[in-house]
Amino acid sequence: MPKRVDHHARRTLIADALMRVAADRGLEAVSLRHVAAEAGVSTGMVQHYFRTKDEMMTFAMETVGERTEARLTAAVEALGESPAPKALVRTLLTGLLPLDEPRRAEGRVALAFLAYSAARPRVAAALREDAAGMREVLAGRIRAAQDAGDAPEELDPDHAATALLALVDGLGVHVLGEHYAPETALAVLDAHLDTVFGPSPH
Amino acid sequence: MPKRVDHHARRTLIADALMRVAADRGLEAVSLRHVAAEAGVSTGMVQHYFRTKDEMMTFAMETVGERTEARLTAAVEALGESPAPKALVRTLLTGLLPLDEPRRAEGRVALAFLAYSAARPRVAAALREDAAGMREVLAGRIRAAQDAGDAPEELDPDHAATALLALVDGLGVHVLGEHYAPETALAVLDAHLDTVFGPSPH
DNA sequence: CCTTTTTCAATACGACTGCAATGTAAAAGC
DNA sequence: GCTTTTACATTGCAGTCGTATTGAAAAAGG
Repeated sequence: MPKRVDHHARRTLIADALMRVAADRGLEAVSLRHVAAEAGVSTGMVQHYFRTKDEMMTFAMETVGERTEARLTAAVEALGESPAPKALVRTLLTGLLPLDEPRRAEGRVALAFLAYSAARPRVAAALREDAAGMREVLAGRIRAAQDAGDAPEELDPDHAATALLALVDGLGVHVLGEHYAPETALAVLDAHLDTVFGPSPH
Repeated sequence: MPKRVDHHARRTLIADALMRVAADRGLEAVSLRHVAAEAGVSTGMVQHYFRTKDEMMTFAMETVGERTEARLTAAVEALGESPAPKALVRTLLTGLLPLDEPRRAEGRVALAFLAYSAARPRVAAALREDAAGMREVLAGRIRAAQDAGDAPEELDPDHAATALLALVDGLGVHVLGEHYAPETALAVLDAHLDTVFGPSPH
């Protein structure tokens, strides 16, 4: 058994357990022992694949990021080629919202990591890059819509992209806190999208 | 010395130390001993004023909430009586943004508490109420602006209020993560306010 | 004055933490 | 077949955690 093991698979197995613990008991309940127990393995094995707890946490966070990205690209590809800017933007943004239960869990983990990253510059840098990339894409689509005459010219694309991302992040946090239903968040987002791209033909 | 002590003063003294620890070492660094050391008192004294750690955390969170509220009402009163809806809304929202260093610290604490509350229903309920109150005020001002003909009639005041609060929360999180400068957040907020209340006469 | 109450300080306790060290079994390489 | 490497499991350690306990000093109430 020893030699032939898929390292990445083991690491994601552990990361998944970590996320389950974090999602329903909070990030401060994440310890080597709890994660190991949740994964059904020994703490020794966890130590074998992650030399430190911080390494484990970082990997888990990266996993969340990669999955989100994969989900987004899949949703975008499902739109077919050269979709309308508004449809693409809406797909990207709704993909960030915690609309169903598994995504709520992921959202809680992401929120915990967000707070965790406040005192960890290296972790924060990764989040910053992801967000910057997303803003660039959004701004690009807004520019495209402007060129096509589908968005008001006086709109600053960078500002509008920043607003969109901040809006969904804020909506996501509020939905996680159960301030209102996911449907409300969707409605609010759609209303805002209409102000950027013009009203939809229903 | 013993009998005559201002309990509330002692508790806020400790809560302030807690916030300092949380702001620059993260919430998981908040322990009775660390907080006591930061406050320059013994852990016994902390225990005297808070029977449990959770009680201490809850008090600190309430303190952040009360201070924010006090700051907001003071800023609103500085506007004089019957200010324009847009001015009032802008004052309220910019008051929630972490624009200077002390507010950044408070923001980091609030963010940590937000994640903390995800696994604590009671704490989450308090946040929910605060946010609901804020949304009501915002929606009310938007309605007033509509009645005065200063905001588009087709706007749903509740949705618009929800969007505004989500936007500032999102912007605040991004500013805390140093995704962009506070000035950018302000500019984005102002641009959005213009779409709700119409452009300002500079 | 003397008792009682409040305010704190010091310490001890058991549980838990991250991590290192050690041991063991099994497969790969020669 | 023998050595080496990989993959774990177990255990131990030093430290931190929240909290309970104990005790002392000091002021208020009688």
